[in-house]
Amino acid sequence: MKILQLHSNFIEYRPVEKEIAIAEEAEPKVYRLEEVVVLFTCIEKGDTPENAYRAINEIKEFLDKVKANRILIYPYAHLSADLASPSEAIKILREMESYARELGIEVYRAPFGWCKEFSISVKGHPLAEQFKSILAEGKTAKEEIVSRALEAEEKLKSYWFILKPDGEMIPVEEFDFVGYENLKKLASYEMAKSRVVHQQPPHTLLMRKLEIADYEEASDPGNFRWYPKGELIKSLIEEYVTEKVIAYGALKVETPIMYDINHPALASYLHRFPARQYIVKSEDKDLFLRFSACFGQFLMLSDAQISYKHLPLRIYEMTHYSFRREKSGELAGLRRLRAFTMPDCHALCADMEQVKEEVIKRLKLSMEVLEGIGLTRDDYEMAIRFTKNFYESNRDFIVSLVKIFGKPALVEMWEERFFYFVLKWEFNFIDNLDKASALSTDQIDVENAERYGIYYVDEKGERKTPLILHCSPSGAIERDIYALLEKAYRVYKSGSVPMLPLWLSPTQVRIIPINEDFYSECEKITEEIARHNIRVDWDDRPLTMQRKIREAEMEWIPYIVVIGKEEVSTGLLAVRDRRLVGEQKIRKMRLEDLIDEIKKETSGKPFKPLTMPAALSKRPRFHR
RNA sequence: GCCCCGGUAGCUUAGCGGUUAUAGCAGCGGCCUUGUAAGCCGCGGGUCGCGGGUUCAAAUCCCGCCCGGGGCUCCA
Repeated sequence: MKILQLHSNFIEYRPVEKEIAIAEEAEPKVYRLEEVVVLFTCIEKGDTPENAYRAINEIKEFLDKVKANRILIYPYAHLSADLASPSEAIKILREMESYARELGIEVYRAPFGWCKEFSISVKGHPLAEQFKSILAEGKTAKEEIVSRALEAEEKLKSYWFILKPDGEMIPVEEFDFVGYENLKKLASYEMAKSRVVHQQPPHTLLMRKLEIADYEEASDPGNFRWYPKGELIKSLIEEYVTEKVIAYGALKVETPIMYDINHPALASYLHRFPARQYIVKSEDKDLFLRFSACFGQFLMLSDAQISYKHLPLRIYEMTHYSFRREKSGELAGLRRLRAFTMPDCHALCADMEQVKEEVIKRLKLSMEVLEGIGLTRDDYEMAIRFTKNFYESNRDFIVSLVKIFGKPALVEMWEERFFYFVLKWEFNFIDNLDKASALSTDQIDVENAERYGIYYVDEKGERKTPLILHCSPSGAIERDIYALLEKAYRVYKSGSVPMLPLWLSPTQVRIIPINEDFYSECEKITEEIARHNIRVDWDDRPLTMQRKIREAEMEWIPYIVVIGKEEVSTGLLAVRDRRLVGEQKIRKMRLEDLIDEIKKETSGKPFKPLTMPAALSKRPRFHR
C-alpha cells in the first residue's frame, strides 16, 4: 500500500467518468473540503485489512501531531506498478474508511473507479507532504518525505560509526562513550536530531549584556546589528582568519553578493537545493543573494588561464555577507543567521593525490584557526562524512585525518554519492543546550569544476578538469563568537570567571582614578598604554571607585588599574587581574611590565584600536 | 510553514476587568571626593505591539494581524 499524504488547505475534485465496470456510484459534481489531510492511496497486491489498519494508526498519530482530524481517502492508482485487483482494492479501502471512523476521525472518501479531476492547496510546513509505504506481512512501515526523489533517499541512507585515531572503526551503537561526552552529544544530535529545550540560548543574553550584537526588528529575522564592541571583536576574528589563510597561500579576492537567477552556470546548482535564497528584484531581473563564495570564485576561475604549475591553486574570500534564508523557526541567536560572515577558501587540485595533501594542510590550518580564536581541542568534535566507495579506496587517508585530530570522530557513510562531494569533514561545537553546530569544514568536490567550466592545462598541453576543495577554516565568524560566549557561560556555570581571550577583549585595560584629583594622571597613563597598541580606556564618570570597578568587572575587562596617590608616588600600579582570585587578584607591577605582559600574550594576533572614546563619560550606552 | 510561549518607559519588569499604570536599572540635575563588585537626594520619561469586538468600564477577556523567542523540521 502506498499513501501520498498531503496536509492541505483545501481540495476540490470532480468525478468525470467511470473507468471500470465495478466503479462506485458517485455524482459528477464538484466536491470541496477544507483543512483536510488528503490521502492519495493505492492498494497493492498482497495488501490486507491488517496493513490498512496499520496505515490508519500511523495517520492518526500524524493527525494528533498537527492537530487535524479530517481526512479524505482518495483512491489513486498511479503510485504503484503492482496494483491489487479493483475488487480487492475497494474492499480494503472500505476497511480503512470504517476503521478510521471508529477512531473518531472525520472521514471522506473519493469514489473508486472514476477518472477524476482535482485541484489542491498543500500547506507549507515540513511535515505537510509525506509518502508512506505500508508493507504487508508485518514488515516495518516506511515513511519518507516526498520532496526528495525516492532514489535519492536510497542513496542518502547513512551508516554511523566512530572512527578512532588508531584506525579502528566501530558502529556507533557499540562505541563506549565514557570520557567522550561531547562526541556522544554530537552523535545523538546528528542521528536523532530531536530535542526538547525551552530555554533561551545563554549566548543570546551575553551578546546583549556585553553590547556585542542584537536583533534588528526592522530587518529580516537573522540579520543582526553589531555594536562597536561586537564589530571590533568580529573584525578582529575576520582579520585573524584572513591572515592565516593568506599565510597558507591563498589568493584573496572579492566577488559580488548577488547573481542572476537565470544565469546558465548557476541554474543547475541552484536547482539541486530547496529554494532558500533571498531574491532581489531589479527591473527586468531576478537576482539571488549568494549563500557562499562558490559562485563568484568559480565564475572567476572559469575565466582564468590555469596551468598544472599553478596547482594547488587556492582562492579565498571573507564573505561579508553570505545569505541563507533559513526558515524562521530555525534561527537561533548568533548560532544560525540569515546573513552571516564566512571565510570561503577553495583549492583547485590536479588529482586525488594532490587533494589528499591539500586536505591535510587545510585540516591543520582549521585547527590552528579555531585554537587561535580561543577554543581548545576539548571544545570541538570532528565529524567525517563520505561515500562507501571513497572509503574503500582511501581508507588510510581518512584514518590519517582522525589521527591528526587526535580524538575519535563521528563517521557518516553514505551508500552512494548524492551531494557534489565524496568527502566532507567538520568541526562541531557543542553548546550549553547540547546543540551541535559546525564551525570549520572542508569538502572534496568532484562535480562543480565541470559544471562551471573550470579547466587547467597539464604537462602535455591537454585540458583537464581539476578537483575542488571547499573550506571554511573557522566557519561563520558570528558562530565563532557564539562558541566563545557559550564557552564563557560554561566557565561561569562551573564557578569560574568568564572572559574573552585577551586579544579579543574590546577593552584590555581600564584605568580608574580614585577621585577627580587623579584625572590628568589617568589620562596620561591611558595615552602611554595606547601608544603600545593596547586597547585602554579610563573611567572619568562621577561615580564611586567601587562602582567603577564593579562595572569594569561586568564588562569582563581583563586588567583594571586603580590610580591614587600611592601609585603616583611609588610608580607601582595596582593591577586587578581578572584571571586571579582572592588576595592575589591585585598585582603590584610597573607599567612597562603590564605592557610587556599584554604584548606577549597577544603576539601573533591582529590588533585594532578601540573604536570608542577612551573617556567613558563620552560613550553612549547601547544596552544592558 | 506548523506548534508552544511572549510583547507594559532605553533595558528588566509588577499589575491579569474598577481611581491618575508599578518598581529597579539606565538618562538628566544636584550633593558626596571615594582604596578594589552597586553612596545619597531629586527630576523627566508610557498611543500597555497594531486593529477590531465584548463591557457602564479593557494593559487585563475574545478575534484577527504584526514582531520576537523556543520547539518541530531543515541545514549547500
